[in-house]
Amino acid sequence: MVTQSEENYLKAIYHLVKQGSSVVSTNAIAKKIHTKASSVTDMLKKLADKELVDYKKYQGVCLTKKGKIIAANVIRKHRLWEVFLVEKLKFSWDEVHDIAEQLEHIKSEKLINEIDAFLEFPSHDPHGDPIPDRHGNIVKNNSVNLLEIKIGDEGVLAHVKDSSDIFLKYLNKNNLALGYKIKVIDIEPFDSSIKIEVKAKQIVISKNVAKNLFINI
Amino acid sequence: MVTQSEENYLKAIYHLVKQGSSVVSTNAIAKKIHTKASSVTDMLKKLADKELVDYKKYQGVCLTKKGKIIAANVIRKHRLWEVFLVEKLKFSWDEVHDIAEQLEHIKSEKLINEIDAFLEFPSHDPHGDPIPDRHGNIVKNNSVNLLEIKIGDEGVLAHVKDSSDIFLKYLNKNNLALGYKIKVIDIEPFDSSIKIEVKAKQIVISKNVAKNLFINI
DNA sequence: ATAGTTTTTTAGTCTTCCCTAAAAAAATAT
DNA sequence: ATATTTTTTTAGGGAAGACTAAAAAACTAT
Ligand SMILES: [Mn+2]
Ligand SMILES: [Mn+2]
Ligand SMILES: [Mn+2]
Ligand SMILES: [Mn+2]
Repeated sequence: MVTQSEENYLKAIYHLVKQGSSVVSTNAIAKKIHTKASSVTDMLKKLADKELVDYKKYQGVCLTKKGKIIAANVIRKHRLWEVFLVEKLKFSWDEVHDIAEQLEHIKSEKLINEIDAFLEFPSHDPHGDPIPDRHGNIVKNNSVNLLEIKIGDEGVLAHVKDSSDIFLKYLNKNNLALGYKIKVIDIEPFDSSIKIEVKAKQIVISKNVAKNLFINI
Repeated sequence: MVTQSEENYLKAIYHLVKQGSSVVSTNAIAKKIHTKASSVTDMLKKLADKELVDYKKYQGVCLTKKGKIIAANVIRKHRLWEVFLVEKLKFSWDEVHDIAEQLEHIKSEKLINEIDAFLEFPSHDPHGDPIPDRHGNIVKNNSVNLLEIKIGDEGVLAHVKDSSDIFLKYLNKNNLALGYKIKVIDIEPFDSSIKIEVKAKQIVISKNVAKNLFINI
């Protein structure tokens, strides 16, 4: 049996590996799940005993095949529940993350597969993140970050990296939603802020915002 | 904050009070949630500190107003999730209890109220148990037990007391489902077994089965 | 009323998951 | 290369929630 806490650690490691190096540091995990490095070390030993992570003292950690499957399954549940909340219960995309953090730990294969079918097998969650299939396979997003494109380029907003309600509320306020066409009008060299056009209106977004937006060209 | 374990104790006390005396014994709780009496005593002290139960040593325990509201809310969630699983995800009534045991602990007022609306405010769960409203109010079932009626009486199966999958599978096998009309054909004085007619077929059910079936006359 | 039985509580432990403080190892700077 | 800083691990401990065994209280039966 994998506990809720273990699932959270596996998920954190999965996400950290995905967006960085092949091995994850104790401190990075501690920061990610708001705990202390010593707690992380404790847990890594336990996960290593269960052969869910490869861990050698001072060397960082990564998931085993078994650990990766469990993590992907938790992420699958998280994202499917988010779709359910938005599509069926009329939640807004900035309200779903915390509830999904709870629902992702419900244990029932049948339940999550029925939810999947009920939602007609969605490919992405409300934030544009791909949903792993029941074997843990996940499609790669080939959307590009707004910081990496040049003036005149345009595309459709496909993915937001930060799913915090504060960031999503900012997007709501500025009329930015998945599926909207975005055109880069100007890039300010001084602070990398970007002027974009969305729905016939022009707005300026900071580098910090742009870094979290991804479009399909 | 009320923990998952505390919620389970409150729910157990709620159910035991409902079907018996005004005060519940340590042993009864222990049996109900498959734990030991000493664990129950520990927990009762904690719940008393939080003013969720009235507890005096050796005197049994009952819920305070606060405790009753929390318990009713957990039961509300349990039953609404059961309806969701059966009505929306095509689960059978014998598959939902264990999953609802997990889902009943998800914390989000909005979530459960949206589920309620999504299901169009059901009054009863798949086993005929009434669903408390958001304030903890619950309608009384006025269905009568099959053991309490006489030959020739008839009514509609409205409620099953035992929700275990083994009992529900027995009912499936014998073509007994909520809403079906039942007529008492004969009562055997020796063992209180009852011959009933359902859907134009006659079957004999034991006293043990009859004790768990309730009909609206 | 007293002895025996059952129920309940207490005392002491265990596991999980978290923490702080100190020690050890690794990385960085001079 | 050595000193300093940062990261990681170890040591020790706390709260929650379970357990066993023993003591205490409450019932039951004669
Ligand atoms: Mn999320
Ligand atoms: Mn998401
Ligand atoms: Mn149930
Ligand atoms: Mn039920």
